[in-house]
Amino acid sequence: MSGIADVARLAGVSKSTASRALTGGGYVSDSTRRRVADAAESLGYVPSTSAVSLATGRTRTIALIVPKVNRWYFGSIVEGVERTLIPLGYDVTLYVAEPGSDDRETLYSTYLARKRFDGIIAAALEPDDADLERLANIGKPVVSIGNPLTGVPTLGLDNVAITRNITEHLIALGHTDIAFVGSTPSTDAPAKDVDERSIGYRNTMNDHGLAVRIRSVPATLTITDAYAAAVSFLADTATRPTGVVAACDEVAIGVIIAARRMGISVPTELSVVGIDGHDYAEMFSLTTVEQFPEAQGVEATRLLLSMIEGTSQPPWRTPAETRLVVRASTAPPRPV
Amino acid sequence: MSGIADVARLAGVSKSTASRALTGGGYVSDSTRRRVADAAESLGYVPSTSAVSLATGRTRTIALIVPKVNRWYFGSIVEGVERTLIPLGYDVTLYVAEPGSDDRETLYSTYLARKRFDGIIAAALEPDDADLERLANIGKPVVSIGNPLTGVPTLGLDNVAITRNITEHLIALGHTDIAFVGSTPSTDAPAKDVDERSIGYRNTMNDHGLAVRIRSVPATLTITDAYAAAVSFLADTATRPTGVVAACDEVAIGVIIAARRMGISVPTELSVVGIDGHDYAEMFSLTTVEQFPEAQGVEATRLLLSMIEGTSQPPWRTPAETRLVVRASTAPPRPV
DNA sequence: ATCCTGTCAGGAACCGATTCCAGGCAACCG
DNA sequence: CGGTTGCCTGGAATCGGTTCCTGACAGGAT
Repeated sequence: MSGIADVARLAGVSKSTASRALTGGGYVSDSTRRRVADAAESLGYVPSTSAVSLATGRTRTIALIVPKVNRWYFGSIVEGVERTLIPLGYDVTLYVAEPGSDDRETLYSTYLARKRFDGIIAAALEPDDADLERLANIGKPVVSIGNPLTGVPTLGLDNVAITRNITEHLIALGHTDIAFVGSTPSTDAPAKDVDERSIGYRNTMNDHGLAVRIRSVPATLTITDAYAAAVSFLADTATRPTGVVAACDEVAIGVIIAARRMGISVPTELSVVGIDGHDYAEMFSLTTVEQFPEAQGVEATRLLLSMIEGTSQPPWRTPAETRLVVRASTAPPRPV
Repeated sequence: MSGIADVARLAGVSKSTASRALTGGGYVSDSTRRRVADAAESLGYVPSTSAVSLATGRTRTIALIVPKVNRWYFGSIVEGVERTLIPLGYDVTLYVAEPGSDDRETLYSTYLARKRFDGIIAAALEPDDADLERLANIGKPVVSIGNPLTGVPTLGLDNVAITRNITEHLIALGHTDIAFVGSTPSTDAPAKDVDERSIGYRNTMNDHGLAVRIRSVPATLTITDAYAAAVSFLADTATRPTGVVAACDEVAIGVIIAARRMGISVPTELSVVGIDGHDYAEMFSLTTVEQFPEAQGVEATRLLLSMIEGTSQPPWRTPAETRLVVRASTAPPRPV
C-alpha cells in the first residue's frame, strides 16, 4: 500500500521528482531516475488509478457496449477488443444491454453519464435521436461496429452489396424461387444490418423480375430461433423455396439442421447461403460470405485509440473485409 | 462539467453539506436536502468516480475473469453477472485470458495489482500456487465459478457425481462399451472440471468392471474440435463405442453432427449424453445434465457483493443446481 | 565579469469528492 | 437557570497522484 510519497522518501527526492521520474515527463537526471525506479521496484509501488485519473482526467479504460455476449459475432468482437487492449494496460468495462431493455436506459442515464472511460466502442447500438444526442454530449470519442451512426466513425460491412452478391450467386446457379430468412425492415431507412441485407436481397430479386419471399425469424437471429422457424416454413412442399439467403450464418445453420432433420437434402433439394464465416460454417459445409468480427474488434480499438491520442480522425466509414467462400451448401436446383 | 462545489453554491450550502445531502450520511434537514437535490438535478450533476474512489477507497467496479467469451458456458456467466450488476450501478471490467497465455501474466502483474475493483469473480481460473498467493495478497474478496480454489468461496458442480450419474444411466440402458470424450487428467489432483468428470466416469466403469476408453479432444472443448475428433474415432467400426459420455454438451453435439454426417444413427447405433443444458441441446434431442451458468453468474455476484458489504462470509463451497434431462440421444444398444 | 540558457529539483496548488471535527442553536432535564 | 443532548452546518484535512512555478546551478556566449 505504499504511495508515491514513500517512493520519494526512499529515493531521497521530492514527490514531484518521483512522479516525473516514473511518468517520464520533464527533466530528471538519469541517476535519480534510476534511484526512483529502484525504490518503486523494491516497495512494489503501484500507482492508484483513481488518483491518476483525478489528476490527469484520463482513465485508461474503454467502454465496450454490446447487445449480447453469447452470440458468435459479438463474442468475437469482445475477444478482439480484449486482445488488443490487455497488452496496453487498458481496462475494458463491458456493458451488455439489448435494444429496448431496461438496462438500455440505465446505459445512457448512468453508465455513459459517469464517463468512466476515455472512449466507447459500440457494437450494433441502435440509438434513437435522443440517445444519439446524449452520446454526442458526453464528449468522448466513439467508434461504432456494425451499423452506422451519424457523426460517429463506423466500421462495418456493405450489407446491400453482400446480399446482392450472394443472391446473384443463387440466381446464377439457376434458382428462381429464393427466400430471405431474417426479417422485413420496419422502415425504409435501414437501422440494422439485417435491414440492409434484406434490402440487398429484395433489390436483386426485383432486378431479375423474381418474386420476393421473406421468412421471418426473431430478431435475436440464433440457431435455435432459425431452426424452429425453418421446421415450420419448410414443411409445406408447395411453398418451399429451392434457395435460401440467410440473414447470417446462425440462421443458415438453423435452416440446415432443420432440413436434415426433415429429410430435405442440402444442397440437392435446398441451397442455403449465409453471411458471417461462423466457426461452425465449415462443419456444415456452408457457403457463406466471411467477415472477421474479431479483426473488426481489433481494428475498431485501433481507430478509437488514435482518436483518444488525438493523432488522427478516422474516416467516417471504414469498410470491413469480407470474402465469399463457396462450399457444398449451394448447388443448381434439381430439375423439375 | 459541474462539480459538487457548483451544486453547493447554487443550493447556498457548503460542500460538506451538499455531499451529506446527496450521499445520505449524517444530519441534513429535509429542506436543505431537497434544495441540494434540486440544484444537482438542474445542473445535471454527476459525481466524478475517480474522486469518489479516491476519497472512499471503493470503486463500485467488479472484475470478471474468464478464459474465453465465445463459448456458451462463459458467455452465459458474463451475461448473468452483467444482468445483476447493471441495475446496481456497478461497472464490470472484463478480463479475457486463457490459462498459459501471455495475457495471463499481465493479469496478475498489472491488472490485479492495480486493484481497480472491489472484488473479483473468476471463472475457470487455473492459478498455480504462486498465482494463488498473489490473488490472496491483493486483499479483495474473490468468488470462483467452476473449479475450487483453496481459500476462495467457490460455486460449482459436483462433477464426479454428475458423470457417475450419466455413466450409470448408459449402463442401466445396457451399454457396456462406453467412451468418455474429453481428456485424461494430467495429474491425480483434478484441477479442472473436465478432470473431475473424467474421474467420475472412470470410477463408475471400474466399479462395474467395464473397460475405460478415453477419446481426447483439445482442451478448448468446442463443437468443431469435437466434430473433427469424432470424425476420426467413429470411423473404425471395430473400436466404435455404443455409448458416449461427453465432457460437455458442445463435445456431445460435435459427436452427434459427425455421426449424422457419417450415417451413424443416434441413438440406435450410438447413444450420446452431455453435460450443460446448452442452448442447442433440445435442437439435437440431447440427453444431458443441465446446469445454469447464467444463474451461476447471478449467484456468484450475490455472494461477492455480500462479501464486499461485509455482511456475510459465504460457505467455502456452494453447489450449483443441476438436472438430468433425458431426451432422444440415448437408448439401449442395438442387440448384436 | 555579466547575461543567458538549459538542466535539474522542490514547494505548493490542484483534481473532486468524503469525512472528521468543532461550533451554533434549540429543547429538554434536573 | 446552568448543563446536557440532539440536530444541523461549515471549515479544513485527506485520499494519491500530476503539474505549474520558482529557483539553484553549471556552462557557454558576449
